[in-house]
Amino acid sequence: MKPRTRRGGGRPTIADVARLAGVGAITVSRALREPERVSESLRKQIQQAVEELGYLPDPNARALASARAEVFGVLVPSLTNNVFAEVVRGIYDSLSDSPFRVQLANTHYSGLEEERLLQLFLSQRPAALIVSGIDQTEAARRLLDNAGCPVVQIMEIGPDPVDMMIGFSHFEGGRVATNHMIEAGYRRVGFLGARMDPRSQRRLAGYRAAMEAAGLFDPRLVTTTPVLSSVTLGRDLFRDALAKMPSLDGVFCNNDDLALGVLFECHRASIAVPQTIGITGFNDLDMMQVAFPSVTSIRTHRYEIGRQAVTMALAAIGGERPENRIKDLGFDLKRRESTARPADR
Amino acid sequence: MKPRTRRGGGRPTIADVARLAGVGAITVSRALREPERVSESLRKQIQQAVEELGYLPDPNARALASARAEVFGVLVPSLTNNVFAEVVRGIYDSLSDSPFRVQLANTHYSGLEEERLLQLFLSQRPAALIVSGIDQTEAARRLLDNAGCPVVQIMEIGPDPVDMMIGFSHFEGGRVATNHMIEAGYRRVGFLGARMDPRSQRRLAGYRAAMEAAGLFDPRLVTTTPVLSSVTLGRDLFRDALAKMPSLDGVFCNNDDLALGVLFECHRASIAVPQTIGITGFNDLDMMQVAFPSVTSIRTHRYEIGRQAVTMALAAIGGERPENRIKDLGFDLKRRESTARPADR
DNA sequence: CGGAATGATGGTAGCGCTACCATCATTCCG
DNA sequence: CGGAATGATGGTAGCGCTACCATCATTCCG
Repeated sequence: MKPRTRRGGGRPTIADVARLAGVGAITVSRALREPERVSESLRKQIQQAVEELGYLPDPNARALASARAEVFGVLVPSLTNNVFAEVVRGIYDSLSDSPFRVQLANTHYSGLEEERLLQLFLSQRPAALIVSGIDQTEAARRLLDNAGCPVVQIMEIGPDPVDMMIGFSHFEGGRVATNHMIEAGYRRVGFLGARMDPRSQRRLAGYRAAMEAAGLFDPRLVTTTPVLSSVTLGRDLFRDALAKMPSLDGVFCNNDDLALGVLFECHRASIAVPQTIGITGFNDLDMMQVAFPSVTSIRTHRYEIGRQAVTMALAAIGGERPENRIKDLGFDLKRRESTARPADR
Repeated sequence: MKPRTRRGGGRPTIADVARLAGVGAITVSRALREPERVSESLRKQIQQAVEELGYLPDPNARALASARAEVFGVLVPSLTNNVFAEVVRGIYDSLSDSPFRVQLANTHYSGLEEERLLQLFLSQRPAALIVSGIDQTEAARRLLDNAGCPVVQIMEIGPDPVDMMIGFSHFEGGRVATNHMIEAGYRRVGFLGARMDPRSQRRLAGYRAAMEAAGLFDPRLVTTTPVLSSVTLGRDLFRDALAKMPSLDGVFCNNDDLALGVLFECHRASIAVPQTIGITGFNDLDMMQVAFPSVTSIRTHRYEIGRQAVTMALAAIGGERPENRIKDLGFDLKRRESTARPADR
């Protein structure tokens, strides 16, 4: 931690490069940002000077002068959640070779926090914003509408996008998962849900639609909690559900953590899976296919959502508006042992 | 996406606030950064003007003028890894009420990538840097030595810190875990390791030290791969290890993902845990205590490492040098069913 | 009670870039 | 072949802040 002489601290600036290359500062600036607009000979001289001095542009000065920071603002509701970790990884991977940096923040599933962070992000004038979900508060929505940059809403799709959207239907996911269990022969299929954010609510709605269509819905089959999801919680919710309704013969879990908790509890209590209880999860984490028995789940394309959100934003920054502003990446039902009920019954 | 009129785009600036409050711009600047140096009456006027205009300081202009960005640069080797996700969460949580932003990047376990990102970060003049591990390349080490800001190396401890350090000894973790298995009565204890980054190597070294001390070491007990860790991989490594050495009676897994893969494979192959095979993991993810049987693991304090790294950096920014620059947060051995071998044997 | 110390406030210049406009050379084409 | 279009380069000003220094009022104390 050596003290810096007043301001700057001796790092080379664009003026140093210009001097060494024998050109104007603005030409250096151009050579770095729009090389095709500078003659090849000057470009080479400049490149050499840059390397000789180890020059790196100051992103802060750049942002101030151009009224636009080379930053992607990314808002996610959680950082521990595996699902968002993968979305974020997709975003980082897609941006690592670009000049853009990522500004990530955690809303902790709070709309107010989202507003505050949005304000903060906008004070930097980001190049693009990526936000999670479609249930922004009115104030947040207004901020996004006037963001002055491309905005991508991720993880879900719905009507009326701020700008662009990429995700899938959680309602359909819940419906398909539940239908699968009904078709597999389960009748008293419970729903286990933690946290119950808007996406969880939609999965529950899908579950309910499927159960009602089959004439099987019973509100006592639904067990939810606002508590954050965990494997431990899956065990606890399952115990509650069984206590409430001993005739339960299957559970559709809001996510794989819960499903895993149920699976472990079944082992511990010697409940046969899939014979006595069927289990379906959501998200299809890596471990679901290795579990014993392997666990049926809805595979979602998290990493791909992150990647494509960046691609869409990058295109929009480049001035290309996609013909379709809403992209449905869908999901896949992975049928596994945990719902393979013997045909006889 | 409305086009912005040239520069600025109409957002209120510090000059607008100053005008409205009837003070000089510099006084506004001070009222925001060092309120105690401004009289109460002016402070109130300024506060009111700020609110009326919805003024937010431009972080880029701030960084440029003060030659110091309010940014914490954070380098982690992985974003999917649960362990780093929690460290990162600790960092974000500790910083969310401060003026500091987080600049996070993923080195993908590459030293060269770390150098490149460090260069990039330093061009922003961050307020502090948090880097993972103690095995920086020479060039990276040089960059850190001259960073001109507090530097915290996290996750590990060792001699010769760049500046500050917080973590624990992976060697000791490996040794303690292995000793526990030996004491529990296991003799042919295998080591399963994925990725084998420096921290994994040290856990392996700890394992080896314990086995050698007990006269039990055999190189054929060690099964490692450079492949990224996953539950699936745990299963595969375990199968390999068993094929190589059918007399195996326990495994110490480099991390909990692998341990879980082993557990599931034991279920599938009807291998009794802990009777026939004992299992110990590393990190103690939430699910280890819920698993059936519950899995012995080394609990590490990831979230706390993230939090305290920030606390240390913040103190250093404030000019307080800790008397102890190296902080060992230790770890806890969690004994569970997976290594509770019946006493008789 | 008068000079020195202290505290509050403000003006000026500058941080390192890029937007905007100007200039000059070269190419184009009727 | 001459004026217009095009392309390459550069100068100037300004982005929105804060470091540095100056000024003035107030307090302190022998």
